[in-house]
Amino acid sequence: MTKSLIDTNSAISVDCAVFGFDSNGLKVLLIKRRYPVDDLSADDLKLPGAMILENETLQDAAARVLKESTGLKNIFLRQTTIFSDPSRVSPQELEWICRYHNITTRRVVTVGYYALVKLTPEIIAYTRRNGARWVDIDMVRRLIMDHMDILGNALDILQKEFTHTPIAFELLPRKFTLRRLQDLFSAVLGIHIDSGNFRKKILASGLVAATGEFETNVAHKPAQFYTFDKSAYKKAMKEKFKLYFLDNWYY
Amino acid sequence: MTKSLIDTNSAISVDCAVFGFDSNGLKVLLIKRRYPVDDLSADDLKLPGAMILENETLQDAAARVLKESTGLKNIFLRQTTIFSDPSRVSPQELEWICRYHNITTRRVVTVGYYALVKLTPEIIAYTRRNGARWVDIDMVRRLIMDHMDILGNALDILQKEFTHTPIAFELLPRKFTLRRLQDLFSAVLGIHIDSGNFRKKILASGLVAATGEFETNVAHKPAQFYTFDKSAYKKAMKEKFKLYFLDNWYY
DNA sequence: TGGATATGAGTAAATTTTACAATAAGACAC
DNA sequence: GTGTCTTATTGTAAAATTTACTCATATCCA
Repeated sequence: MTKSLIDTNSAISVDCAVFGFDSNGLKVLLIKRRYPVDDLSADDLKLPGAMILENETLQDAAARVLKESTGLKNIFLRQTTIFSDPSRVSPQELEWICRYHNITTRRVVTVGYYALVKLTPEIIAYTRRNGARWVDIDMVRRLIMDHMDILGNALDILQKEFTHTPIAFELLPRKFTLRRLQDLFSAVLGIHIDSGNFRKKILASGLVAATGEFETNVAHKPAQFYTFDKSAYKKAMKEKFKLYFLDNWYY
Repeated sequence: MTKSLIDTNSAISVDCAVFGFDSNGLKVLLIKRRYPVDDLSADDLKLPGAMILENETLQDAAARVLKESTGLKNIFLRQTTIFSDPSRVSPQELEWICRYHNITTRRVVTVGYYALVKLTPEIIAYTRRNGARWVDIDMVRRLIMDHMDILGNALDILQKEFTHTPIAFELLPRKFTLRRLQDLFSAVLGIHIDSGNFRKKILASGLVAATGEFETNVAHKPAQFYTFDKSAYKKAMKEKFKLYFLDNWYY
């Protein structure tokens, strides 16, 4: 029987890659490290995160982080991967963590989450007041500890999910143009998309409904606004089961 | 700043859903609970698992579990989901865990893994000596704690991955007939597959190579053996990027 | 030798994808 | 108002893929 090498003094944290989409592309929410010690600068950027509390699930903890950093409840939130490398937190960082949180722990294992937020002026104002920043996904240079890995992993998973489930709509306002949806896919997947064919595919899916409303004050033919038809999606989920083996082996 | 409600006395465990495939279909490896206490029967079935050690990553811990339960190294192993509900372990179960492992902990958070094993007579013999059993996936009735959830989640993820990545081959011997591969897809996805079309698709993918060897002693036209061409897969990965939006929204 | 059974090749129709062309509708400059 | 610019939206023909079958083949077994 294994003796006391078993680790019973781990703290578990959650770190959230919060994504938003605006006219400039895909953004991620970053905050600054607070309560610096020694060489660790207060300007270092990180993903929003928290330690889990004694009577909390990870999902709860992640939701709490989201509430604090964006002011929003009921955000789309999914677990990604656990980062458990014993050396992911340097002794110095561990000291900072223990001091900051007023705890004693030998190790911090973190669970990655990603969240999708509909960017609105209110959210942007809220996050700004909080000292958080929406950073263009291509512009993220350095994050503390292994947060760059956590973000990269979240992005990989986001891409994969984007093609399998209708999560794109979580990043758009309730009413959106098909061009906007196309740009979103294009930004997230990093590919060019033919708008005629995209439109056909999306409309054929029956998952979006025309509103009859149109853009105004645009220097071109105004596009119609559409909404995501959640009930149609649920219905389709039940009925269809499409086999798609090798199509996607090359991912 | 949050006070000491932060949980620094969690133990972290891994639980592995180990899948195998034989002529009767998809199997999962189950073991019996050892060192029972009170009402907790030694006959209760569970997934193989372990507590993580102080200097171990989760992946290491899962690999260790696999080594112990199957004797194999270098098994295909993937993280699934973390189960962190504070009440996932009843007080009684917690007592059992603490006593069994000789530790003190307030809570056990577990990380699910799934593993894919090529079933061979040696493996079967090894696991049998270990008191483990390969149970038909449809025949699993009850497992301890939330192991049923962990298994179900692993199975969901297995199905999804099966259609996106060539993990099927991890469950087959090096040389296999296309019929065997078809039966595997059929078993895992729970669908009927047309063999003519399946063959065409698989061969067109270029991911399997004919060996020139054939079955013997079968009461029908002998089928050829094929092998998985890993290099072709890697090559295809680099070159191709197939966009497949809505095909798979209905999953 | 004939029957049973699964392999493996093939095929035609239906469907989907792809790569474009063409038209439409507003804003804006003049 | 007229012409231009820009994107929306519709359409279409060729190419590729999927689907539902048919048929000849190779082995074992009675």
